[in-house]
Amino acid sequence: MSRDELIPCLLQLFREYGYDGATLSKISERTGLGKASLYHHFRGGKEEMMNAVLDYLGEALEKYIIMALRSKGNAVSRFGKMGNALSNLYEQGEQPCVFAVLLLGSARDVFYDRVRDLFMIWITEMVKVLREEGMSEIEAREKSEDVAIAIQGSLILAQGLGDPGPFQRVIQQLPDRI
Amino acid sequence: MSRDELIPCLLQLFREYGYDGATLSKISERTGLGKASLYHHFRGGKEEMMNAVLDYLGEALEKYIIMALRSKGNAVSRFGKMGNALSNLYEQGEQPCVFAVLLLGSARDVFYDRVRDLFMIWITEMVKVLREEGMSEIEAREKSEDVAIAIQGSLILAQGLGDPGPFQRVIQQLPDRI
DNA sequence: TCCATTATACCGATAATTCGGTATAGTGGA
DNA sequence: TCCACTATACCGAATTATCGGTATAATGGA
Repeated sequence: MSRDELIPCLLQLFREYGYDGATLSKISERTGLGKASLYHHFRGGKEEMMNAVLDYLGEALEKYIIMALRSKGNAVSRFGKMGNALSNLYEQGEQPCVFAVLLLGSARDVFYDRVRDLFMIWITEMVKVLREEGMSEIEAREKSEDVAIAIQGSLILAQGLGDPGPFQRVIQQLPDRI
Repeated sequence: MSRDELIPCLLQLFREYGYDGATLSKISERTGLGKASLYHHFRGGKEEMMNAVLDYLGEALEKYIIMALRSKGNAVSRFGKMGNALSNLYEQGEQPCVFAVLLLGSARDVFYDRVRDLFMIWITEMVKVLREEGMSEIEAREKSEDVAIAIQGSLILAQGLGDPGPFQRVIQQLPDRI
């Protein structure tokens, strides 16, 4: 099992248990690798594992979310495509967001800069699209933040109610929001 | 120091570090009580501490949020009052939500039922208000969920950007939302 | 033969929890 | 009034389990 193959598995574990809760024992059990094998792939231990997951998510952000926002078409169409991409990444609302997991755990300080960067990249890219549509800087920023808020909030509510419905509805209504 | 005086301190610790991250050592240090003394007040250990915090938050929900939603006036005014109450509870967006903290940590399963109940009580109460205003069941439910989503999402974004602005804006615009 | 990979066994640190006991402030009967 | 007794609050130290992490050796393909 290569490092690259391990990362989706790590992502899943961090989503399920959080950073503290995803112990090396659980990781070892789930991946089928002994601790030494895990340290062979991630010399920096758990912190490097999470950083690898964040690399992976940063690439996914570029490849799917930013790509959708830069596709041709008007803002409504682009945001629609972004919605599809988000729906895939969060498995139709069944999965929580690792960024939120990190922000609400004890390791916040360790990963805070990276998480903030990823949030800002995402929002900045949405602002660009809305600016192109002739929207004012302030309005574009506000609308973009509202989209981020709706995504994050609906993922929390989906977890809290044990029902991905709220997330799916937010995704569906995403074009109306702008 | 009585049990009741300890609870706000515990709430703060769980908000800062999450359930796993709020270790007995940290709790002992912050409260100034030895670990054994903490077990004197909370025989069930950390789990009982969190349950006491959830009791406390359940009472706050009744006393401030539900109270505001049942005050006299129209829906807009009631939601405005709820916004003020929420703003107080989350300290103008500086504090994260313990429910979200629990949902995104390893202790989710232990507290899931209680958290879900609290979410549902809150949303149900909002639905009631909007129904009284003549809104259809479906629309009232959707609007209420949207409010919950906006609150939760803005708290996440506030943490992620290191700026309570998004939360404050959501609170301000809460009346427009209905 | 070499080297990437994996497994076994282990380590120090720290987690949650419990033990045995102290200090203080009532309480109720002689 | 006195004093044996009880309840409450607290603590230092020990206990047990598990944490993240490592040292060393076996494996197995190029």
